[in-house]
Amino acid sequence: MSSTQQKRAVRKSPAERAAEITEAAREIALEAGLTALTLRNIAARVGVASGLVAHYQPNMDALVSSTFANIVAAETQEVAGLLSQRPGPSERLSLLVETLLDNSRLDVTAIWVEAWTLGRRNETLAASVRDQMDAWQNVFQGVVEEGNATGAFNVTDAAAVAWQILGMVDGLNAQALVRWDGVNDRGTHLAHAVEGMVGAARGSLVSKQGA
Amino acid sequence: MSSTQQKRAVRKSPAERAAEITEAAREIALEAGLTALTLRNIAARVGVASGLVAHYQPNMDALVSSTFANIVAAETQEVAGLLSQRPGPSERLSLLVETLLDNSRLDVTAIWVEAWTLGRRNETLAASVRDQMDAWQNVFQGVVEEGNATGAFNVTDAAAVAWQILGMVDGLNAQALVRWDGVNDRGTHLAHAVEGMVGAARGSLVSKQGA
DNA sequence: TTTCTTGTTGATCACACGATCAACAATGCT
DNA sequence: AGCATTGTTGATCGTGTGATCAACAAGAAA
Repeated sequence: MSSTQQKRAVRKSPAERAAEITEAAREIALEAGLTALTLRNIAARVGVASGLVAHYQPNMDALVSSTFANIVAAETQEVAGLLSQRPGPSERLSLLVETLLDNSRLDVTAIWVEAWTLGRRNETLAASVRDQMDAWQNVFQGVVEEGNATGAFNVTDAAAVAWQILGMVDGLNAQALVRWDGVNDRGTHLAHAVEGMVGAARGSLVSKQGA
Repeated sequence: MSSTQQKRAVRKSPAERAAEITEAAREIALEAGLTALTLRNIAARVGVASGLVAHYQPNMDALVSSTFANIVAAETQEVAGLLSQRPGPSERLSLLVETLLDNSRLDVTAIWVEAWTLGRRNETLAASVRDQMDAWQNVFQGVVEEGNATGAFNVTDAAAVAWQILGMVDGLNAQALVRWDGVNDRGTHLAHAVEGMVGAARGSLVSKQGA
């Protein structure tokens, strides 16, 4: 009886409708995961028939992988943006580790973990996952190489170390997804670990402003 | 035409049939993931009607989580068994890191990653995941504490460090699931990272027998 | 106003899932 | 031999999925 039911959706331009669908998919994925991305689910949020969602997408696999890419790429760029405001490589690596472990992005972490699994049966998604991992690795590698140049770090294979740090951060975040308790000072411990990997002095990467 | 089709399954004792189902579930999960654990899928492998599988299980959520626990607990015990053959904490931690990164258990890693996601919608599984993570953490913590006692390591919070190492190993394994290339000397890098965390001398945990 | 373009609907298809249960049949017991 | 127990079947239900498409209607063009 309320005004919730709308007889027919207002007619919009394809670009506008496509944007609505993309946004709805993003929200649903962040709230309930990539698995919750169904035609009917998205259609309901946009306030539209399920057929229309299908009309704007080649198939669901594509929608899932593009939604994944949207969410994850935005995060990468956001964090990369924060990095550029820090003066040197030590400060940047420190911020990177600290920021990625602050538990404010657990929804994105959940998407990552889900994508790793879903990629087994969705080749489009798998390719997208590899692309986005490369993007993250690039960010780390840049910082490590910079530190090598300034002498703050001492690393033979910057690419490998960057992969390694990325893997560690991913693992710790995934862990936080399941277990939040029992782990104290994650940033400090990881900082020490990274110090060990890049050959920096012990304590040089530990954030000064505490946890 | 061929002898592939069997009109009716031979009658077996409940214990025996239940064991068959458990084993079939284990195989399917390792080959195609926990998502592939369906009544019909398992029934087909056992050579039995789908109803019979349901008959031996309260519901699918329980079957999925018990299958997860079976697979993962077996791995934990296997690796823990290997550990006990090593003389001291440094050798044990070294073996632990080395063993878990040798890519011979990627199927189990895939199950872990899948369980992290599935646990969001299967509370029974989520509880099982937490239990099994605790078991792993226990293994690590034991080694760290031992190293603390002998003076090989210098760690304030052994529990936290154990969680941290576990998270790193998980992350690196999950990464290997998606990307096997580009990362060289994972064991060496992680060894250095762990050295940084436990306060061991640089190189003290790097395996002598190379990668 | 009339016509045309096109965004939108919603019913429908085939498929897969978990769950249920009356009917069946193999086995052991009397 | 006949009987009782019980492991097993397979059809069936309700639900959810992606995909498809003829029919509809809103808005622009004539």
